[in-house]
Amino acid sequence: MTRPRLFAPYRIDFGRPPAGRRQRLVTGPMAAERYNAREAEAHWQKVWAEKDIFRTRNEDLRSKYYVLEMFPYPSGRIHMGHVRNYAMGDVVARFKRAQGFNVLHPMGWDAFGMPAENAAMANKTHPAKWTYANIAAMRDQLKSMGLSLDWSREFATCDVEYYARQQKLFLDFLKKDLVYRKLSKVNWDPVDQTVLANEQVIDGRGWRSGATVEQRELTQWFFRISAFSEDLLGALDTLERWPEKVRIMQRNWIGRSEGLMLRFETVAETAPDGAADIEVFTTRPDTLFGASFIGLSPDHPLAAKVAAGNSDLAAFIAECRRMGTSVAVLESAEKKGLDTGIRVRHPFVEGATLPVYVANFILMDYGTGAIFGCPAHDQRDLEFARAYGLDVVPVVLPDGADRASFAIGAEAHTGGGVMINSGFLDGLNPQEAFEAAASELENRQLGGRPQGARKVNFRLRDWGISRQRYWGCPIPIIHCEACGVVPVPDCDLPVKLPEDVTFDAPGNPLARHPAWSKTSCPACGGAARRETDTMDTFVDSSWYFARFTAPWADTPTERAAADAWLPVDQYIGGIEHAILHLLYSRFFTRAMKASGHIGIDEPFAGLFTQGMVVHETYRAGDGSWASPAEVAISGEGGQRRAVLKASGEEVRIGPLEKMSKSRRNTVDPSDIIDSYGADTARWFMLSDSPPERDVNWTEDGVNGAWRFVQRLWRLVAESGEIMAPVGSPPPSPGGGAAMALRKAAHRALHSVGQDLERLRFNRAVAAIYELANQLVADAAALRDAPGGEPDTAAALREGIEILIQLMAPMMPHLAEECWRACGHDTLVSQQPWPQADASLLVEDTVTIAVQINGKRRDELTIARDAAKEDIESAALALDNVTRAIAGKPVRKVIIVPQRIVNVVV
RNA sequence: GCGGACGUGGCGAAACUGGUAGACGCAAAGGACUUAAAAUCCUUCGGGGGGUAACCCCCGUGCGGGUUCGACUCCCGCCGUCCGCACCA
Repeated sequence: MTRPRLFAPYRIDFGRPPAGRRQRLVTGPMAAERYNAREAEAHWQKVWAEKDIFRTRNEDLRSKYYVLEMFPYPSGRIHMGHVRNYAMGDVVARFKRAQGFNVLHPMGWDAFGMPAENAAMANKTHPAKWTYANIAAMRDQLKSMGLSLDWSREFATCDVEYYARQQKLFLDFLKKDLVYRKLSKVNWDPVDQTVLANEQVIDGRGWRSGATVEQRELTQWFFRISAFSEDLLGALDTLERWPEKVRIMQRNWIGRSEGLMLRFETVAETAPDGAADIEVFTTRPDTLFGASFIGLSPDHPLAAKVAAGNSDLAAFIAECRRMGTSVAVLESAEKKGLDTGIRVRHPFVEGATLPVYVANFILMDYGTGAIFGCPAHDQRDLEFARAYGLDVVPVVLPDGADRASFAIGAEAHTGGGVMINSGFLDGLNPQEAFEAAASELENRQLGGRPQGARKVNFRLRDWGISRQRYWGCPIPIIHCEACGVVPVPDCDLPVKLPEDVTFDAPGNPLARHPAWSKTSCPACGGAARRETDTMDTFVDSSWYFARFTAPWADTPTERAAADAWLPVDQYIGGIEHAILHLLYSRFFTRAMKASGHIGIDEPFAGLFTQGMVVHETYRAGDGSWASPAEVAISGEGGQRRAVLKASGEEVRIGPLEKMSKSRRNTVDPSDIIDSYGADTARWFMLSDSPPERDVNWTEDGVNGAWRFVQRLWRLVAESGEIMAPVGSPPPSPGGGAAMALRKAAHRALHSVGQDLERLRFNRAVAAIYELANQLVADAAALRDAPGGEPDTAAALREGIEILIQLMAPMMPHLAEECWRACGHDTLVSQQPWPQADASLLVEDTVTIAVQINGKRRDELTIARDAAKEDIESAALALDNVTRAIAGKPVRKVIIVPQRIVNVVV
């Protein structure tokens, strides 16, 4: 196909930016026309697609680089957060490709989940139809961004080909005992009518519906993530290219604590039959002498047993259950309890017994659901003890405190010190006392077993994955009256979702389907029933990164491909997935290794969490929100005002907030790309703000990016006649403008390379601006030079080509257009990254500051390798220096070569 | 409450391991070009003071101390903003 060449530029029709800008550029001798982003972008996207240059081959023998951005949920439209995320990933992909790596950069869809069912209820469209239509729309949008993706590997998690393999993984995990079923109290979302994981309950509300969560007992499927607690925690230290913040969050989430399992013997006549002892978990066995009660969770079996014959206790337990989840209000909830009448013997104090309470602040699913309370050294126990008049005996005397007068007031002492009131532990510090008490209890027998045992406990709980929904991956299990729970045999996979379902009632459409669940037992052949629960959608996203390495395989992974590509070298996404998605993926990697699907330990070697896209908000007098498109901003003298375009009513300009539908402060990426082009949007998303921080979307900012796009194009277009022809060698070392230009280009090359390597896009942007400014000035000077300067003309070509290559990862379409305009018939997307010439990076002379007593007084330009004595004498000879010294004796001169001179007087 | 991050011009930000604070961009002001506007180009742009001028001086990275020849950077103590976790025994 023919393309307009440099001096046969495009006809301009560039809708927005504002109509008045639709003009020919008439300054400058060359009169280049504006860059038409819309046309150029469509053209280059077509060229890339036709030449299929972003397809990745597993057979390629070059070093691999796997860059992945968190795949989107197909809501129907991309948002600015996607633009930022995918722009970053694409820069990395293009940069690494130019560096010679075999880059894997795939895209897919996190396509199961509630919104599709909600849409089905609202619009009577089938979830599959809705989802695939959304995917088609979003795919088009992503393609308009010019991302260098290998679309041949695309899949959606709702594709049968994908979830069939997920079912296989489920069955394999089951064989490895990494999946199990148990009756458990679950968080029930009454609006979505489904079970939620603990992590999906935020402040007592469903993370998606926002409804107040209730407690129910159901038999649920669980992934045994706790089997890897220790490893998931320990391996965090190996993830050096993860943000410290994320590692800390995961560490806290896993919550390892070392302590002691300890059994207290009950006083027989006070305890129900069979309750010979009560086991607690404690991390403070050193404080045992300060124990004044035992606390049981309201859900503790012993509590239930006692409650059977104690209506007060039964009522109290019921009350606790009601409080249970519904209340994040629990924050300030008072400590409450009820004495069961049971008493236990103190293990160390002969004859002493402690009361056993049921208390509302004790969790059943941590430790044993029972504790011993030491009020003096635990704030919760102290509050409880104060409420019920229990003893508060200090057993740790803080350093520096007076033994005689020390007493516990409103605050428990949780720090260190020395043991007191503690029998054989007296005089030890708490660590020593921990050891001594633990050893003692390990050696003591109670009921034929050691009374104590050291135990490491984790906060991390197993991952409940059962969801009572239709639009998810069916759990491949069959329930048989005779044989019980029977896995679907591999050869019967996949268990496909039925298509004929209804959404006109709440609850699970699968469960009420008339025929789907009816089947025969694979073991006995008798009538049986399919599991109607589907998997949590977090399961889908826990292994997609592995599937991309061989999405065509009829097994979950192709082992060789997975091992060759993984781990992902650079994973990029939002901080909101710091715990759930990333922890689940780490679990899946281990489980897939255990079941032979993968050979690695950690899925993501490098993680980057990008900031949000924020925008100011506009609110009218009646409290309604206005969208950026609806308001006009005027800015007289720094006082910005916003009025509604339609009515002229003034609206209040509110603070920056994450773009959201509720505040209506969103900007549609498609609008931006249609009017400014993808390159402008990408460039703006990468400029200014550091990528891990929030970026403020502003009209001015986009306009600035758009102006720069035009400026670059103008530079290239207008330099066509004055720069040296294609293939001209750069001038050999010398002096003058040509060398200065070469140095500037190579310096930029060097620093942009470093910045991209470290994902510091905003710095790379600044360096590119700087080089462009330099080139524009040099091009202008060259144009004015009579007869031209051959060296400068050659240096200009080198500089411009470097500039084009530096911008190519961020503004790929413009870069192609410029590359072509420079006379190349290759694609810049396929050019190797240029090498900076080290000899051009060092200057012969350096300018260093000269300080007197640490205040800068002058600067000194001197040979780079000047001797200290020469620097000193040159510095002391400076006018400003002699004046500032004013005859005072010089006490000391500090010289750091190439950095600074400091004269101390 | 616990844990973490961050406070630099009007704004987004730079500043490599302690070495010229404010690169680069946005906004703003002035000027050139234009019948005019847009676009483009040039200049100024942390605060205060002095000088006809080239320039010079003082203050300045949330606040108060400290270490150092020298601190945005390190240490101690505050204040503020944001984000996690939240009865985990």
